[in-house]
Amino acid sequence: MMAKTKTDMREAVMTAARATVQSHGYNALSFRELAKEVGIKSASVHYHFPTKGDLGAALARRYTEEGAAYLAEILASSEDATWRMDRYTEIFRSALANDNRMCLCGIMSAELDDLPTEVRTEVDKFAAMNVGWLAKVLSRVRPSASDQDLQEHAMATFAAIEGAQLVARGCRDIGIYDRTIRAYRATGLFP
Amino acid sequence: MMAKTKTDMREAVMTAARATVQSHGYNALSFRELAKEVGIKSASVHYHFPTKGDLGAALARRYTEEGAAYLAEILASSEDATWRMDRYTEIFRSALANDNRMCLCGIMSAELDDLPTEVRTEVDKFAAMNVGWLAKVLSRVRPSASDQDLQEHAMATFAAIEGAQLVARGCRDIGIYDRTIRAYRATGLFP
DNA sequence: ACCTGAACACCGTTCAAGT
DNA sequence: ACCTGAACACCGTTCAAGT
Repeated sequence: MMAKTKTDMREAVMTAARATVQSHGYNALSFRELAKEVGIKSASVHYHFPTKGDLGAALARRYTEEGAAYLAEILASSEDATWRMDRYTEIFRSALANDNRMCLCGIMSAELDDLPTEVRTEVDKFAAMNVGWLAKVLSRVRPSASDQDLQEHAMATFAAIEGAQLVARGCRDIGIYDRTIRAYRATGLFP
Repeated sequence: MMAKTKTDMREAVMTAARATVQSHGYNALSFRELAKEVGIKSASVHYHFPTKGDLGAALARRYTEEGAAYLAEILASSEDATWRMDRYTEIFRSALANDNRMCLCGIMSAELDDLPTEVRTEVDKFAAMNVGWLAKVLSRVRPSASDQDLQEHAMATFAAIEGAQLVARGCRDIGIYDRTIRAYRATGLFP
């Protein structure tokens, strides 16, 4: 039997689309441009993703899935909270290092009012997934804290890191991200 | 002599455009839509603002000017750092309270790669203006800190607050903003 | 000085038609 | 099952023309 050499167009479209969104946002996604990149016509892209909202939601869903898998690995690798937070902040750093890109869901949050509801739902799930993970990490450091307090602290940590990425990106200066994360830690916002 | 009753179209366009950007971002700005709102044709909008970049830059420039004026008032009104930070965080809160809007320059940062250079320049100036102000406020609380440290601390504070706004907006829940700001203060990130 | 209509190359989406 | 061309109503921009 032959190996499956045939390019999976659906996958090719998603890969190209994800890069565009992380660099330019959801609004900048163009079916015609995408079609050109993968070598089909724009009407054919609609065969795989009936609307732009379907494509956006699929992107966000996969982004959350992949993120959750990686975060689970981090949890399994070490119990040290500082090490875990090092890995976590590195994720957002590497997006900036990679051509000044942003967290897919962070950039989509900014475009919120333009997003179809399917996409919004997935963006919400990404934030919830991250906050849940952070609360787990923080609970090791603050074993006596209430669930409510941990949730708030985790939300604040997530927001602070997203903000550091947003501002550093705006200034096109990854050093700003590094210094901001250091300042967060110096004040004790997270381990 | 008659009062100047004639509507200043340039001003009308800017007012409508600013509301659109804070709600939907720079990409969502449409000259045709804007023209409809103020009662002229889209070609006439181009008379006042030759390109969309000119309009975006004019919006950001004025936003920074108005912000700087308000922040100067806060500085003049009281020397209390906590009171000053209360007023500062309130600014970002009121954007959310006003129809889930965002900081004009925060939302533009997310769209950075789509922005013409004139607009980017103005977005940078807004961030620098805010960080400068915050450094001044923080210097009262940390009189022995170096300029370098104050600048980093101010940048971290700015990024954290922008992030709180971004995430709360993404979740369409102003309570998240309030709780996040409270958590920042609980850890001592700012007064 | 300010506004307009018409044209240009773009966009997402639909649909009947091809293989 | 997957792709296409043609059409639709949108977009920013340009420009010659009006007052």
